[in-house]
Amino acid sequence: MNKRELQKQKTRELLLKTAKEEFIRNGFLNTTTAQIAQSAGIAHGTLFLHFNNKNTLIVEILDTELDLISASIQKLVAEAADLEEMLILYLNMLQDDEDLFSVLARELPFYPDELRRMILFRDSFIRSHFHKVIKAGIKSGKYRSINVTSAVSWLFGTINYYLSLKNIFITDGSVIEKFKTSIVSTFTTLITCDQGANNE
Amino acid sequence: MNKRELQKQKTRELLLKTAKEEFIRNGFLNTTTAQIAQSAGIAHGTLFLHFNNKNTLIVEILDTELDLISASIQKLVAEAADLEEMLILYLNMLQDDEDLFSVLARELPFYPDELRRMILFRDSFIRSHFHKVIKAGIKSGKYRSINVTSAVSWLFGTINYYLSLKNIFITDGSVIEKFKTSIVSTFTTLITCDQGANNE
Amino acid sequence: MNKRELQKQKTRELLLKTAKEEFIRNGFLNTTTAQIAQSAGIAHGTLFLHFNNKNTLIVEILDTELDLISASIQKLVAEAADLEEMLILYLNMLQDDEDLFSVLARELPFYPDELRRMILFRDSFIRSHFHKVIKAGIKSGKYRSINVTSAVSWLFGTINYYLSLKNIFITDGSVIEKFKTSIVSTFTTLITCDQGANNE
Amino acid sequence: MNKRELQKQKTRELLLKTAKEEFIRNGFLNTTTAQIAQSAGIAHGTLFLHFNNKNTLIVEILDTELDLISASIQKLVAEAADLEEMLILYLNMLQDDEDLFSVLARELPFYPDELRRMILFRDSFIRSHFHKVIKAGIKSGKYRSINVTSAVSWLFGTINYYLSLKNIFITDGSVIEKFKTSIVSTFTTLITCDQGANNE
DNA sequence: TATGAATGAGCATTCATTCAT
DNA sequence: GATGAATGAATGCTCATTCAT
Repeated sequence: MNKRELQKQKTRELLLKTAKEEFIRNGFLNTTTAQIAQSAGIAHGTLFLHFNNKNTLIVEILDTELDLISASIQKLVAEAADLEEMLILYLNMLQDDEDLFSVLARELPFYPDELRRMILFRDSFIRSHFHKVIKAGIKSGKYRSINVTSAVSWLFGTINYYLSLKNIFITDGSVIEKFKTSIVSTFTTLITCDQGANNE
Repeated sequence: MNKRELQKQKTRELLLKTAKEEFIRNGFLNTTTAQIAQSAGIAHGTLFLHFNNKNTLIVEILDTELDLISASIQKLVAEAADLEEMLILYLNMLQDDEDLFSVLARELPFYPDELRRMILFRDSFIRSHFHKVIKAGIKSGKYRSINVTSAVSWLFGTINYYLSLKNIFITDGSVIEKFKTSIVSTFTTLITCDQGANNE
Repeated sequence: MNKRELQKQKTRELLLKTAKEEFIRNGFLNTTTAQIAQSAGIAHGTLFLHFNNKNTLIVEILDTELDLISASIQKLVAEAADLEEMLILYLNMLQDDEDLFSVLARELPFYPDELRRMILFRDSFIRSHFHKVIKAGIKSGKYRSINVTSAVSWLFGTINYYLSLKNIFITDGSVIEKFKTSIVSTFTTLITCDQGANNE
Repeated sequence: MNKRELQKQKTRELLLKTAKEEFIRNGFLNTTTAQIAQSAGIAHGTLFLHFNNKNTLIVEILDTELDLISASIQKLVAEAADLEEMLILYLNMLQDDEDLFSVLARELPFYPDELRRMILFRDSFIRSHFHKVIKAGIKSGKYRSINVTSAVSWLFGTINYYLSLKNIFITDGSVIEKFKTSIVSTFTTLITCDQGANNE
């Protein structure tokens, strides 16, 4: 790679990094190409030299970002002992990058097909782990015999719901923080056998 | 009603019908008032004679739907119908206008603050019906003693989740149709006391 | 005059009265024909039956209004003993109808020629009285020998200035009230011979 | 400055020049941004590349004028020139752009709050120069001990009065020209101690 | 390769006036 | 004579994309 190509590569990476920051702050739909270019300190036109259009940009940015998320999730799955702990760890991870996850939850339906598929694929990975743990719990008599797929959909649907409407539920701070306890306790309550039944 | 009032009523209804079609086709955010007027074959300015602004247009469309749903559910509540019946009715009504509700679920986070508040306010009426019935069921020992607000949030969060990602879950037909049975059975299972516990 | 003509006359007068009220409240430029019609409780279109256009309306309204003002001024002139008292009375009169005079001061340059001439004619009437009194005062050695026309222009220019920028100087209450003392004392000071000179 | 910066500068100046012409011809309120762009032969959107909004356009035009005036007056103040000289200079400069200042005087009460504030803020700089000189003159016994703020308000109120009613006072030529002598002599007379008083 | 000035279609809303009823 | 529904031109501003430098 000669000097010129090297420079081009550098500019490209700068753009990706800056765009990601802006994307997390305001969402991609509400970020203008001019804004990204300015934040990166490069000319507006240069952006279109590296990416054909705004859409291409978002696909490439999130591609990288999603890899990082995948890694976090994998680590989480490896560390967690039981369902409750796993759920707490998962919620903590979401909370750590809540702004990003909130944007994703909100904007997902508007992303280009390819990108949406990628995001949902990552989602399904962590989902499957919850699925496994619950299934095992049912077998061992710890959990009530419910439809596991539905239960998991419920969990993720609800989390997604809170994330996407974050601005409505809170004005400042973290939605996950606010509802974490409620989510965890409600989900475990719903999934766990009644006390009376267990005592016998 | 004389000829003129009739004509006005007709224009108004034509506008509502056309607007709903356009909203379903392109979403509320990507539909322009000029587009609606043109599709309806009336002057652009005339639209604002019938509706103060673009926002009230969608609020009125939604009001019609939600009033119907609310009334039907209220009737069931009065007849002491059970939760399952209510939930099925609600899902059926959502399914009847699934395309519209899907657009709303997707776009809600991007609506102007005031519009979002109005839509959520209307939504909360229906929510309150479910809240009441579950609360009564807990009191009578029929349902497990869970946090009612959380449970309802879960129900609506999940439905919202399916609606907003409709395009991903299915390519053709109705998401509600597809997941209705699962939603109903899971929710009732989760909320109902375990058989073993009751028998003791 | 038959019944129909009577009715027409009545509607016409109602329109004039209502328009005047709206005019005082918001200025004519910021009053819409629809607003006037609604306030009067008649149909929007009816307004154009009585007045060819918005401009005609304002001319006719102010014509009547200005007659009332003229009468007030004439009374004031007859009652006042000396310059200071006359000025105070004049300012009091302005204060009593400050909203109207404020609108006139602001909008005058935008009125149709004919109307502007009428308003300025009334203005010149009260002006001439101040002129006379000052001139007499100079002759009698009470006032400094200044250019009377200029002095009067100064007085009216300043008052006009305060009235037209009323919204800037105060947010609530009366500008005239606020600056009355200052206007009177400054004007009399400026016009009256220095103490030193008099004492000698 | 390279070719591009030169071109940008040229476009900017063309816009300012064109806008000023249009503002003088039709007033600021009745000039549209599209009109200015078309007159200048550039794209409508380009206007907003150079000026954030319509308001800043007039503020910048005015800034150029007022800076010139303020600088000239400041120079006179530094040279210990007297009030009369300053006033004449000021009036001459107003006369040079009388058409623009006339529009401003007339329309000011109808400008949006923020714009009005900005214009008045700039105006107050020039006012403060006069204030200072008069205050100094009073201290040195040259001027009568009057309320300085009121006196300055009087001066500017009167000038504003002539400017805003320019069309009424004259049909052709300059109002300032016509009343300059009168304004200057009256103001100095009013402000200066009586001869008799000083001589004693 | 990089720049950034220029483009121009797009949008919600207002309001004096008209005209069929 | 009165009505009021309908008209449609007009307006400030945004932003992805292009292209001359």
